[in-house]
Amino acid sequence: MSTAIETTPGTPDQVGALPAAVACCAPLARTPLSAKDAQGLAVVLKAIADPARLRLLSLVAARENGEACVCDLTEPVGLSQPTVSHHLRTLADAGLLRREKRGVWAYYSLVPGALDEIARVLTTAGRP
Amino acid sequence: MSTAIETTPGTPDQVGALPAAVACCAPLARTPLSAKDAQGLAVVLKAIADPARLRLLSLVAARENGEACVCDLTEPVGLSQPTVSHHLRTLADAGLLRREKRGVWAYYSLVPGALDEIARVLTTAGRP
DNA sequence: AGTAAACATCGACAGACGTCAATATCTAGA
DNA sequence: TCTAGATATTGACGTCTGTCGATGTTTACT
Repeated sequence: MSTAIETTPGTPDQVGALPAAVACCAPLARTPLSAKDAQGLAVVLKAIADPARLRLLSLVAARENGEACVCDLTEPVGLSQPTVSHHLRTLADAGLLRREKRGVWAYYSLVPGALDEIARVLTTAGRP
Repeated sequence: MSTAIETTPGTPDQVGALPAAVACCAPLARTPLSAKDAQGLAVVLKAIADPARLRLLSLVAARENGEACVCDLTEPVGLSQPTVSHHLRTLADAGLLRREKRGVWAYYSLVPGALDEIARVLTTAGRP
């Protein structure tokens, strides 16, 4: 009851929550992370630091059209529907997945560049 | 009492624990992760999915000589010495940091390529 | 030997997390 | 309007995790 954000039907809604900025800072090994940046990065990393969510991300990404509905994912990962739904929400809240509702189905797809942003921060540019 | 692994003094010891293979698999977005690969990747990602540990990694990496002792790190992150020591052990167990004891000091440094391996798996090669 | 310093380990505690069954909400079609 | 199906939310549960203070261990120096 009383969800803050009202989503007008037809609008591709971004799940009513914090997009938890994936982009943040210079590569880890370049300069010491500020406490704030570390906190933000950790939120996103926590989102992908789970076997189930990693597989969900992978399953979605590896699709032909780059999207999948919950019903497609529930069986491959071997978890209950509520659990899968919960994980997808976590990933969407972290800004890694986008959600689009079409009819009865909810289609999830990668947010372009999100995973690459994380990769960029982790890459040790010059340091051996 | 009776630690399994005996470290001969002088030998740069890898901390007596599981190196938790950082390298694992094809990029996430290429092919669906197996349950086993997802599990392994998650272990490593959990290790870096913490603000304190991210800052520790960053502090170590950004050093001139690429190494730092616990005493150098305890103050910048604002945590107790036991806690810092614990985090460093976590990172070393995950195969991200190497530990070398010299005299009374324990010097930690990045395992070359470890972070880049993670970055590689996360990078979406062809997928937009 | 005795002492001081650096680091690791232990034990404890609060809080966060992953999971499920039950239930609610929404949509399409009859 | 009623029904069936897809997804989201809720409540509960056991487990894992980050943190600390106290204590143990190792090394160097006097």
